[in-house]
Amino acid sequence: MRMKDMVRRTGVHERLLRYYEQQGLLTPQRLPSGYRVYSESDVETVRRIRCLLTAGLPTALIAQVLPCIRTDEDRLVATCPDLVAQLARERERITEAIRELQSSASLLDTVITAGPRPLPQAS
DNA sequence: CTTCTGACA
DNA sequence: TGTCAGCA
Repeated sequence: MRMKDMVRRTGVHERLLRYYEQQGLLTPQRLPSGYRVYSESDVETVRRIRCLLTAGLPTALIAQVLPCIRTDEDRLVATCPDLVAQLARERERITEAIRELQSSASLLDTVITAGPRPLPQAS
């Protein structure tokens, strides 16, 4: 299928499909005309990409993950051992990101709770 | 008319 | 990531 159908099948904007390809996440075949030809597996790949993206993984890592992943019972499962280790590290980064966000939230809370306090006017 | 690449008031 | 231009 070509671009138009792929957009309809995946619900992903044409612009994004090209972007994923630039990032090496998708490699559709090409017609001699240069037109992209997507396969059924590409549709699945896009679903995975969106899943991984919403999980917060950087596109660079997703590029490595895609070839080492399988879909089982509508669940993503790793087929490479080293991949699991790398994802575990990513998981740690997320945990750390949450800590920092909570720190920011707390800081804002103190300011919000204090409420507005005009500076005392100098006489 | 559809898709492609490259670029950015 | 939208969007527009200029091609094929």
